[in-house]
Amino acid sequence: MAPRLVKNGHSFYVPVMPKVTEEHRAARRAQIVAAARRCVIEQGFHKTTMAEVIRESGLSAGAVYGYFKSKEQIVEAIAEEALSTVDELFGKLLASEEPLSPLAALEAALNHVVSIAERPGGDVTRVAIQAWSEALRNPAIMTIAQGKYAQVRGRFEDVARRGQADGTVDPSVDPRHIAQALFGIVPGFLLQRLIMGDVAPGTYTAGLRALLRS
Amino acid sequence: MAPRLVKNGHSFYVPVMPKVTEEHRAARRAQIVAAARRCVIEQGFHKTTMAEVIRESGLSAGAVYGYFKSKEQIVEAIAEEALSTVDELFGKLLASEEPLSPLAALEAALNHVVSIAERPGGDVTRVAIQAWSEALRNPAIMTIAQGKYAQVRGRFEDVARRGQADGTVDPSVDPRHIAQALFGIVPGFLLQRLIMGDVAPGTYTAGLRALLRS
DNA sequence: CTCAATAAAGAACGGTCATTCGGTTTTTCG
DNA sequence: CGAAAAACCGAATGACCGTTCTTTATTGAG
Repeated sequence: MAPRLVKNGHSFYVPVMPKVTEEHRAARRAQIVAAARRCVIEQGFHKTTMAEVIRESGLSAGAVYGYFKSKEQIVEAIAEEALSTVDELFGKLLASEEPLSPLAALEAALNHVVSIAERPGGDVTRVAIQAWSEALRNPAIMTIAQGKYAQVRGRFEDVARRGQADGTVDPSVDPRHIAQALFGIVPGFLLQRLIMGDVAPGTYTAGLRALLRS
Repeated sequence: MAPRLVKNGHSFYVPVMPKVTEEHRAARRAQIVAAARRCVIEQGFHKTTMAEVIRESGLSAGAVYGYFKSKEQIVEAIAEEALSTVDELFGKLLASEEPLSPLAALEAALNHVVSIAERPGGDVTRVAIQAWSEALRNPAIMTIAQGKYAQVRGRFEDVARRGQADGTVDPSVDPRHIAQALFGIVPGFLLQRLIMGDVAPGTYTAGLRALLRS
């Protein structure tokens, strides 16, 4: 519902804004996204039909299409949401504990994955996996994924640099490569959690630590 | 085309086998799978239409449906193929080099990922990511994924046990957890390779090794 | 070579689904 | 309160797509 140009009493064309409050529109939008998220978690992006999203949202087709131009836009909104959740952690994490070892940051990240997976509103990590898949053929989602994950890797890079300054991490290795390795552990954990269902942050990092001695 | 029971000249019902050789049928099947794989790599499971697979295979609708009962069966065949490729490596790897450290096995696995990604016939790792996504809502693919990945993890577990026997790996840690951690590094590498496009096995494992000192 | 049965072909069908659009309700503002 | 515009509704639409089915070609046996 883009503002349209209409003639006012002074014979000027002015933009006409929505009649409802911006909060109302935001709430409706969130309502649609939440409904769509539930559908996507159960059925995936492609098997989810607009009819289901519409029913689940409690709105009508016309209303939903007043907020999103197409199904693809809803999918993008959900994908972005899912791809953003990993980074949430770092705001709190990096601010608080001053001496933060890379492995401690990683364990915090894995714990964060579990906590967002168990959040009410549905396991968003399921959406993340679908977003990876979708990114391969949807340039918009690919761009979102690249941006979000570059950001997370930047966070890990900071942690690596800090470790090198502390002397706890080999300073001769490019911190970007350390960040790649650190970040890359998260998808493997997340995937095994959903497919195999037998991993836990504590034992996972323990297994990792045992390796470092080889 | 299952063999049917027909009455022969001796009044017995016997199975009637296809008129063409079994090799011919296998070749045709492979032809269809290869065509479908190309389509799926470009467009994904869901955006790939049977019309495209049919055109790409050079066959007709009737012919294709003589080899696969449905699109879903083709998808399953491709997913299984993609989920199997990671394990290919271990047959050669575990047989040859006797002293095999876990990190060496991992680096070999990452190199293997790159080599299968560059194989002619298309980057199968793209299909693997889609298979993960699909497994979340398709029980058949979920079962395949669980089986294949349990197998790969079993291989890594053997390697971990060997390392513990050698004294190069902490023997107090459950080798299953070490296997989880080792295996879990592969998806993260594969994902970053496709999404970020800036990882390489050598520097990746170097980044990992730098961590182990913290 | 002839016959019978399989294999392949491809046009047609039926169902599904995203989206639209004309009508109705609700909201805001003078 | 009354008018005008936005917000909402939901049945209708038209494109797309997996699958089938009838017809034709090919194969191998006798």
